Amino acid sequence: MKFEAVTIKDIAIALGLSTSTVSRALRDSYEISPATKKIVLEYAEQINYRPNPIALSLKEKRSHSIGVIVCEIANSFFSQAINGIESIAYSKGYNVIISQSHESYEREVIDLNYLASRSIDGLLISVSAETENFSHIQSLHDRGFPIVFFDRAVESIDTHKVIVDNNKGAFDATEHLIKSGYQRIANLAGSPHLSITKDRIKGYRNAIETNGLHYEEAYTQYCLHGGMVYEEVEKALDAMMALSNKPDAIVASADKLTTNCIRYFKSKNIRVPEDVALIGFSNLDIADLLSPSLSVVRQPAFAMGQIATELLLKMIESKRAVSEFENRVLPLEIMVRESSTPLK
Amino acid sequence: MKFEAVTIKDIAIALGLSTSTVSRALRDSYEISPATKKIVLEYAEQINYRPNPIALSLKEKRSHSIGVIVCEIANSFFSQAINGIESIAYSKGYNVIISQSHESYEREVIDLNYLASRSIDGLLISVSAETENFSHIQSLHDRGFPIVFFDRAVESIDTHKVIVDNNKGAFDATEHLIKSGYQRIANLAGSPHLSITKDRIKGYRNAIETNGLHYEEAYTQYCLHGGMVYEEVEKALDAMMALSNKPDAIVASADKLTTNCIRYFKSKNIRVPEDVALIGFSNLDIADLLSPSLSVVRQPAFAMGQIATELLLKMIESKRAVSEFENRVLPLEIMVRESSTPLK
DNA sequence: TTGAAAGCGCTAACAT
DNA sequence: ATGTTAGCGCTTTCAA
Repeated sequence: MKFEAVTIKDIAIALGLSTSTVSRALRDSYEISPATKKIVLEYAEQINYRPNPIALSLKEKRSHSIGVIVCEIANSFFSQAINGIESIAYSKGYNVIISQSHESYEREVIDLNYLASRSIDGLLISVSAETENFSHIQSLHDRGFPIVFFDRAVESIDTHKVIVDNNKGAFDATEHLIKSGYQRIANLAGSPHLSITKDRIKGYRNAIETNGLHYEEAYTQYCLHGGMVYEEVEKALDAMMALSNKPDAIVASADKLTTNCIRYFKSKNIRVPEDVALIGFSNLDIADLLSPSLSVVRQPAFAMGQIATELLLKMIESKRAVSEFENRVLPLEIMVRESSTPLK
Repeated sequence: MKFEAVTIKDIAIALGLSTSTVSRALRDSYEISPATKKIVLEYAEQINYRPNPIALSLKEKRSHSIGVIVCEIANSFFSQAINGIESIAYSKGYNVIISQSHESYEREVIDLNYLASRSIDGLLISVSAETENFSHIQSLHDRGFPIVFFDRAVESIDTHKVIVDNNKGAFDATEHLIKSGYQRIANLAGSPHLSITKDRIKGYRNAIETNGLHYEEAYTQYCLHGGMVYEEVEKALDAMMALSNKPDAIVASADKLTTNCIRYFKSKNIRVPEDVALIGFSNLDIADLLSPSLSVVRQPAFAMGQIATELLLKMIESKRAVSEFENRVLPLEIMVRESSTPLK
């Protein structure tokens, strides 16, 4: 069935005016007499006239919508970031269209093509864990389409980026474990394709070495799907826990890695922190309700969404092509709880 | 800055054809010679032509987008439902635009007006906890706009609804507590404006009375914001726990109520289930990771999203106005875990 | 102060 | 087999 809305033409016919007069009256143009304006406005109100945004978009070549591609809205970090995005977009009169890649490269490409075919004015993207080839994003960017990366940025593409200091976050988390007396610290890492994974590993390794511990290759295990698939986390942890000098603490480097790590420990009856301590990157808002309560590295998700959106809208609304790009690096927050209780 | 995309006209000019020929060639019309088709297709491919969906929408009076209004995407139930919605919409070539009401009536009205001004072909909505007046939805519905309710439906509006058997879910949860030996069972309820709240209370009360226990007025406490605000949960629980015959078990009737209830117990050092047993409506996917692991009443969120979307698309694509509306009632699943361990 | 007409990108009825 | 044209709803130049 089709929903037939009222158009300017309907008003024009009903009032015996031309469409241009109605249009101008509705936009309160100086050319229209107060009397006519009044008639038009009142009639429009009465029949509940709403301008057709699609017609406007076609005319203005602007949809006043921005697209967002994330892996999963069910991930706390992303839902919080989306709230930040929404808050800014909304206040500036922009609509937000959300797509999920579910960590699939193929899906990301499809989403991107769909969104970019001009139903959006700009794009906020956090790339999928699976994505290795960025030409779909690059080509859009090359054609001048406004894109801002947040959280998971692509190093090789030069545009605005809003990220966190992953290196420092991982360093601090690792050092916190060391200072708490743990010696054999492992790193449950995300997809090796992501720059955030690389940065987190760098920080982790740096903390190990700076504090005079031995860096152990086998203590770092990757999960290609960023923890989305339990089996890959299980495999990674099985490998670590099978080591003769098995870890006494773990840094889990992403939201889903952290929760699936807890799931693993629970299923294997491994006690936290007695058998293995844990600190994980997580924006879960019930991290404090777990037992033991979970020590986390928390991202300023809401703020990241806001800043990314501000940058994007600035780009969209700028008259000429933007060539100076910002690289905003926000601090991470470490919240120490029971899961990384210091050894006596 | 403006992103200038390639149009059919560009192709027509470049190839010395008319726009209609190009249009037809692109849509593989029988009227166009294979040779011309080949030339057009290849050129389009080469310059990466994408049809402008906005122009299409204007022409067809259809945007191939559906709107979704939920209170919070950060709520597990809703993010799972959205995944279901997306899966169907996506496969049928529809785009999904998500708006959040954040449980605010005002915001819901704004979202609705925005979406309905014809940038969407239909709407899936789960009303906000605050909403008491439904005329904004009613008037759209009256004008023939396709709307499907899911989860939180409005009784007075006659359209497709996809809900769960809240009455039975609450009955089963309450009876489970009774059969486990608990005697003083309280109900932490959501917004009194929502029909789901009423149904859950009915089921709860019915279980109490059917099993020969005394129904106690003070054992039911409402939270207007559905648990979104911790303070209201705190106040409700304070009231219950201050009773001389304070409850020995609680049924928490919504996702956020459940988690905030746990937060309350934790802060007051109330042990679960020793001091008070707990079973809550929740779609949290880490309910099993809490300690004690959480007994839940779980909604088939993904399926609800799918079914609601199927109904909506059917309505959108039907030739004539739909007048027979379905009321799909899905079963709830009870998952018993440690938080409602039977009394010895 | 108001109206007529063109144009945004696309499709489709109507010519050739 | 291909081209011309009108029209989707709206804004805006140009004319009156």
